[in-house]
Amino acid sequence: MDELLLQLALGDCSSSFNMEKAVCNHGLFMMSPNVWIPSTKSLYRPLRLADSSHSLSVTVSHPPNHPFLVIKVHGVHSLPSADEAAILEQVARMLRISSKDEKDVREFQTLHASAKEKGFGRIFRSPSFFEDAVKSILLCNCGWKRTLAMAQALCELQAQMANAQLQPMGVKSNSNRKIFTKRLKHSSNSESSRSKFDQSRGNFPTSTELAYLDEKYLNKRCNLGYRAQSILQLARKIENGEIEESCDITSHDKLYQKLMKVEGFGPFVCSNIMMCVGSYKRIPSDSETIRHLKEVHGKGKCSKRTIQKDVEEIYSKLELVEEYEKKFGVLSELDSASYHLVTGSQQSALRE
DNA sequence: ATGAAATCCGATGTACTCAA
DNA sequence: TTGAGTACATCGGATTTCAT
Repeated sequence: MDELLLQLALGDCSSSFNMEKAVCNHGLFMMSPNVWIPSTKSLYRPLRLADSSHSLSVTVSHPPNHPFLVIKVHGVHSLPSADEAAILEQVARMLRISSKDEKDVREFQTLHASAKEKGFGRIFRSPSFFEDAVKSILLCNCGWKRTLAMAQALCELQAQMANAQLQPMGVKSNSNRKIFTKRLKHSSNSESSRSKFDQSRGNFPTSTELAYLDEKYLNKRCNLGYRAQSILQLARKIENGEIEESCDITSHDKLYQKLMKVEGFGPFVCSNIMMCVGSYKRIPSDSETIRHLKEVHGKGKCSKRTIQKDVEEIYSKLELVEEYEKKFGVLSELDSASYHLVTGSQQSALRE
């Protein structure tokens, strides 16, 4: 089997970087197509090439005491430099390897000494803004099990699109969308056009891939409910340039406002996305956060309103991970089959 | 104008009935 | 006892409605 090894220099981050802490601190690492391999402390998933339509699977790991990450690219023995750059860029985004990220982590840990002790602060994210945004919606109005199922369904859908090699170019009108969707439906069992890229596992879909789909089909196929509409709205807004990720801090408020305008995007989802982008101004607090404060801190009165202004909340985020680990063992060593159990409130978890 | 409370959504879970 | 079938409750952000 062909393999290509790449290196990503840690630079400023080399002293503080811890692979396990950088990945297993957020539910995102359990969601498809991410696969965490506890035994080797490495992360496996497909990443996009420079053309962003093809993907290759990679395994990212950190050899102890080395100032760089090793990225094993599967299925090829060499790549054009543009593709190598694209892969490195995505890995850097996921694990927050940049001077700016390192600065953020240090600032945060100065504020909270306990975070520094625990090595908490480098919050895991996706290789793309779109994936972060969609996964944030998947967290809403449903249990954790369903969140995982929806993410997986989206990846399986992407695999099918990639294997069928359907070209979505120039199908922006409604009627063409239907035709495209129809072709996709009929492609389900065709093994015909397998390219040199192994697309069988499926990557997370891009905004381009989703924008051309019929809403009803997307909903039915991935069991998304009302989220299908929200996701498509977002995908189309990104496609026509209305919304774009910006690293510029001054435009963060604007991005937040734009996200709030998408139907189905409320404060929780948008704050969550902003945190991924690198703006920690607003703290996403969900029912799990509230439950945590109630149970662990005995704050019976705690509700949606009292929680938002409390700076203490930041602490509770840290503690939430610790509490889970008390219940389920160290998250990074958890078997992927048990991911759906990880929540404090669900009955299925308590029965164990 | 503020913010509390009711309602929405669809999958999932629970309690109960009835037939074989 | 087992299974199918039904009705109803639950979940939890988002959104709308309503009261102050």
